[in-house]
Amino acid sequence: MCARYSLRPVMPRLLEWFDLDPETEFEAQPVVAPTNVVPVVLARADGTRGVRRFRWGLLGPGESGGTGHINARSETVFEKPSFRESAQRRRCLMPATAFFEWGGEGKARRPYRFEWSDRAPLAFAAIWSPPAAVELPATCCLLTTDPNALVARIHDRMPVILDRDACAIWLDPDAPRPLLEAVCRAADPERMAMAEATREETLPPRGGPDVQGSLF
DNA sequence: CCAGACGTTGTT
DNA sequence: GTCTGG
DNA sequence: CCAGACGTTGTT
DNA sequence: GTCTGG
Repeated sequence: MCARYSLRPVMPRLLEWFDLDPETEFEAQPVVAPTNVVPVVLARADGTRGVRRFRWGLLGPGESGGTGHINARSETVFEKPSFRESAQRRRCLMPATAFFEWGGEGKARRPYRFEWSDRAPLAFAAIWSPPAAVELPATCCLLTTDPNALVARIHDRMPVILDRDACAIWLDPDAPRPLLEAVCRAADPERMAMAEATREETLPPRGGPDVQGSLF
């Protein structure tokens, strides 16, 4: 499970990595928790990409409250009634710079940070759902898969992280389902770094996520 | 995932 | 302990 | 505790 | 992942 990630200021590298217009407005959000509104990347009708702000926590049709689903199993996302329509028609990417998993038991339990060794941006495979009312944000959730050898030291699941080619496939509305399922695999552990994280870097700031966003 | 708040009964 | 919000 | 299902609308 | 039933 992944219930906390980080989106640090790495512009314009991130805009370039995601093939976004250099003028795109994009907020950093060093600590992202469920229910926070986060930037997501999706494909426009003309094939170009844009950024929108969705609430992390997928709500079903008509639902307007609660946490919602923050993760969906990639192995079953095209089958489960709660997810399949979004998986088929509403795929998106959730940009990040790191994600966190907790390991240990009791008092020794602590967060670990995972990121690319070269600090490249992470692209989580994600799906989204339209809002129950026009004034509400759409909601999204990220897909999970079995962990690679590095993450497996800490946890039994990890986010699906896509490389640039896989991102293009994931955002292609016409991509065949077997191909979509094929890109949902664990990232190469040789390219990833794991480090003990501080409690502070996983604590959402008081006052809500809006106060931490820095525009640049 | 963590952090924080928590009900009622009824008084060391 | 359990629930809720972030 | 584990095992199993997982909403609703409405029909490719 | 989460909830419910047994």
